[in-house]
Amino acid sequence: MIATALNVSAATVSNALAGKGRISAELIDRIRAKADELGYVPSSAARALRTGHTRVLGLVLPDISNPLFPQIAQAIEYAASASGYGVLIADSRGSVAMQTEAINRLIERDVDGIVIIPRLGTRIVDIGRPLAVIDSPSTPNSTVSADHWQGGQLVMEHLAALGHQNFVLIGNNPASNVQNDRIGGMKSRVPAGGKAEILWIEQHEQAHGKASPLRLAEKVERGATAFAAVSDLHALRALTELQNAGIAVPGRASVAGFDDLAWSAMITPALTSVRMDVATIARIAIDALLCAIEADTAADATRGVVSAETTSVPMTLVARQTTGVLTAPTHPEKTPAGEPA
Amino acid sequence: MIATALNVSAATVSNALAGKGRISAELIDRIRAKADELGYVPSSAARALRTGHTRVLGLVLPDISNPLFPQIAQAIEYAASASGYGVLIADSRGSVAMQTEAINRLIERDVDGIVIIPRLGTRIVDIGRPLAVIDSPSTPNSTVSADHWQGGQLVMEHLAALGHQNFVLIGNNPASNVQNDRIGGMKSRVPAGGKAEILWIEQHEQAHGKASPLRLAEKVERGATAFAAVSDLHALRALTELQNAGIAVPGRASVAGFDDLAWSAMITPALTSVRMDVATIARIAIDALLCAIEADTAADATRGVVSAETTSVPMTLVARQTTGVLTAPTHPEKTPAGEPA
DNA sequence: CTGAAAGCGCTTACAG
DNA sequence: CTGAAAGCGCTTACAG
Repeated sequence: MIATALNVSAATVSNALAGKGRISAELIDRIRAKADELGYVPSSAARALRTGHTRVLGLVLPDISNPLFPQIAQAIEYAASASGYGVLIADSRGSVAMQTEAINRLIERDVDGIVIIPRLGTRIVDIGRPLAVIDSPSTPNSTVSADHWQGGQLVMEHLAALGHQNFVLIGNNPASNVQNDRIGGMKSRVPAGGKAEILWIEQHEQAHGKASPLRLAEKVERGATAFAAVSDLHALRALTELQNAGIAVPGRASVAGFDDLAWSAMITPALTSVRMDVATIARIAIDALLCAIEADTAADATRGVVSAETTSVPMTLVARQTTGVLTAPTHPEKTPAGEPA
Repeated sequence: MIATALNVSAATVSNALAGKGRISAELIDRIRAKADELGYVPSSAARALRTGHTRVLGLVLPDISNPLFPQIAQAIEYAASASGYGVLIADSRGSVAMQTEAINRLIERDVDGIVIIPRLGTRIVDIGRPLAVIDSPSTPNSTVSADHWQGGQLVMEHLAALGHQNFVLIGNNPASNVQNDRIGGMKSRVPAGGKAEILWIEQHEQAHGKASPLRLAEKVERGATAFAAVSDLHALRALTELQNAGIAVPGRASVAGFDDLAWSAMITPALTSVRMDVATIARIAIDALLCAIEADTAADATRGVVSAETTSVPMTLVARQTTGVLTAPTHPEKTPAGEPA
């Protein structure tokens, strides 16, 4: 320890810097001064070895194809660093096997806990340390998530209020709990007398070939006026396909999505979307983790998944296409601040 | 050390597991067996304390608004973990001040080196450990980057081959080296007799208000037939605005971008784009870092930024709008594999 | 071929 | 109020 040599004391420095033990104010000041004069940075390795805690968390993410990744990763990193924790990332790109491997890499690095957004259909096993799962409330062992079902209700209520009756709900993969919740919520709010057809893109592409058109123009001809996708990504695909077919949006059809991605407000027309409160979700996940980590320290009891019941965080509608097809909108919609590039 | 108690030896285990020292093959086998029977994971903290290396790298990224973030972060993480290193992320969201703070957080965590994608106009100072900068070849101290200039030439050559003569080049911020390189490359290949106008979105919005239309239809009326943006993000904005104005793409105008984002191939019409080879860039950055880290270990000489000259990695054109406006295409374009959701 | 010893830089009781 | 001592779990020379 550098400060030792330069002053009088030994590991009083540790106490001084940590505010532990009773040290005279004057000495503390002198030590502090010396410390940042020398640019002293305590060795985290030594500290970790001694205390048994690295103050590093792991973040395991499914493949990047989900463009929500940056939002949530940023939120997690922010929440963690606000609590003095670092975040080690581990992309489980590819397979479920890679997810397991990613987790092992984190364990080898002695993370104090792990936040995981699991791959589809993965059941996370006991990991020997605290774990917070972010997925959907329908996923067993999920710790926290957006209330995707309620989010689905929000879009559908909004579209119904604009006078729509004939919906196409667009999803990618029926095996996804998140997507099913969103679509379930939408269906639960289809207005009386209205109809909603579900289009699963993956199935469509298996039948018609990769990246083939979704044939949405045909749906419009058969009466559909509103397209609600489980992601802005699919909403964008729908929007451009409609536009390209000469169908005016929102003139002849409305398009809505989920997640309020970076470009959703920038395109023409801007997409109506539903967004999750990533900051709150991250905060809850991190808090749950830290709480379990402390419990681990105190008694060695509380291991494994953080909490049995999922906390659901409400989602928010961002209404950007407020012109109805059949009916003029009668109530003012909430409009959020714009999103620059 | 657990294995000790269960066998006969002491810290021979260390040597056995590491393959150092000369241990009998038989003993090594027995130790290995015991080790994974007990699920033994060596303490990285203790090892770091002893060896002086954490085998963790830091990754500092500018604000998420750049949708290239996931691609590059994934590539870095992949390259690092392939070399046995972990990656601690630090989002420098917000200001330059936060970037400095992010770097400090990483230093406190004892990373062996840092990969940074610096914020606009930031000059990175000496950090006391190896540093790799990913930016543009025009940025001083940049270690590795895509050859944005050449990428610009690729799009322009492609558009010119389709018969275009009248271009609108769309950028966001003229202070960005990356954007300037891309636009510079484009301008350098405008065909003889052709003309190119530059539209800087940030300036446009300062003049006309946030998220205001880019008035591209007017440009088409005045003869523009090709819109080339420095990012697929802006290309998307242009595309939707044109389509919304009833201008057929690619019938009456072509739209091209950069970075080949996840959705670029999925929209209608798909965007022609130029992509960087993120895997190679990440590999070069990581290799440079590891090399400097080893040098650090051997002699304490080579500190600071990894290499004086920037390595430029060529970009690749992904041609998806191959129909010319004035001329039918005469040469076959390269078409890449499609990009599923 | 294998073991005993020292030490990486901290923190945490425990004496003074 | 401050210091001396032990120990976290490894690895690395160095003896046997």
